Amino acid sequence: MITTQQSAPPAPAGLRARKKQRTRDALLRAALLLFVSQGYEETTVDEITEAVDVSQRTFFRYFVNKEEVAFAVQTLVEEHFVAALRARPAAEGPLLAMRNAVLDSWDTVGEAIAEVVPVDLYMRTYQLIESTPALLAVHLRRSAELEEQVARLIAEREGLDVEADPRPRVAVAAFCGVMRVTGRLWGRGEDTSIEAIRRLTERYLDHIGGALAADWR
Amino acid sequence: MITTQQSAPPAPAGLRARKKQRTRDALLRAALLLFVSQGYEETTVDEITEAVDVSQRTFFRYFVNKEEVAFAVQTLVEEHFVAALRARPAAEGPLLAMRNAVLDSWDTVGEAIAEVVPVDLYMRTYQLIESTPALLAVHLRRSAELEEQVARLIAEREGLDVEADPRPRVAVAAFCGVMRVTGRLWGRGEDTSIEAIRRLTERYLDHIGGALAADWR
DNA sequence: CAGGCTAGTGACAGCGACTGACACTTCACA
DNA sequence: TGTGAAGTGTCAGTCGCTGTCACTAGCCTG
Repeated sequence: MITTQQSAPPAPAGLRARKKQRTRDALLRAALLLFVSQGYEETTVDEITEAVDVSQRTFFRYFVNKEEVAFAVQTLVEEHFVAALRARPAAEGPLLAMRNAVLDSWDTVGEAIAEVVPVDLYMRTYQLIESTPALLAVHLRRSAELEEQVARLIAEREGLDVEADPRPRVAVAAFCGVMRVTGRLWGRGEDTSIEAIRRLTERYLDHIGGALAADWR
Repeated sequence: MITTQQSAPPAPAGLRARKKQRTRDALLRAALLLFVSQGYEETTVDEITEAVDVSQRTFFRYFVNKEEVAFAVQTLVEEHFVAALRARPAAEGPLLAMRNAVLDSWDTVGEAIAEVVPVDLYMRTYQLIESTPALLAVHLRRSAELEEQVARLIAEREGLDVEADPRPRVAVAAFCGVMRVTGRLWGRGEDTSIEAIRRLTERYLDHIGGALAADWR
């Protein structure tokens, strides 16, 4: 249903490439485990590399900085959503297409995550991102980049020019704003299941019309 | 009309306090000038402190980190907006109140800025924030904090519980999403006047209803 | 107005994130 | 099988940021 792009590397070619993949995976897993167990700021890059037994320099050859490793799985999830959005029929209006794409991707992204790290670890990482100021800041910037990408995609679907017509950006901004609220509430609540975020998403998106009415009373 | 909160310190008490204020102002101005002229990443804290002739340690006693100095004026602007929102009559619906508060504050914030740094310097700083990844990330996190504050304010106006009713957060999220788009476009365009951002704001906010319709065609 | 109090500062040492340079090992491929 | 290059370790160095401590200069009280 959803075309996963560069996820699930089907056993890379040479020995060298496989070794490389293993090192990266080991660094990623070790980093996330340390992050969620003792906190992001409290974890040094040296600790991560000692756990995997490579030099600090090697870490920075795989990840441009300490933050990036925390977002490796998130990248997967975002690619999943974009793919789901592209797959929505052209007949659907912008808001409906985005809504359905989100709900679609929640249905299938679990497996994609599990190929890299345990789903449970991803969810705890997400909560960590939401609660660590330095990571939250980066998360929001990444979301803004995704937002721009989605706006272009929506404009394309509707045959509009993003630069000329404000509606694609406005719609996507409003939509993403709501999505961020649900993400934050999910990370805060106790129920960290994928079903929970799905339900929350539906509930909040259903309110977007009413919330923008002139009068709530 | 708008009650400025802690801006415009009317000549502080003792000599000590005045000296302190002067040091802070000097650091702020020197930092912003260096940032806009040679870039944020390219400016070291040592350069800033050398320009003012204080020790590096002193810089970090006034600003918790290098980022904070870039947002000092932005803080002023945000306080201005919140004050303007509080001043809107209770009869106005949420969206209208936010819209009017933004437009109100654009009318008066210029003077408040000029008391600290030249308005021109502030505008160039804003453009720098938008175009420097590290600063943009912090900017977005700060905006999210402001958003939460505004959501609580709106809920209060409407006599609702933010935690129970999704509409305040949804409305504010959608509204702020649109505001961020205008801010980004303003920072990108050539016309960096306050009138320009005012016009852009009006134009984009007017489209929020249509953008959320089911069908644009 | 002398003398103690303390806020503000400078000097210094140290940590952690990150980078550039270079040498070395090990796989790949002719 | 030998040669090139990819991947890694080591080392030295920069920059943001922090703790500590001594010192100076406004301030306040007797």
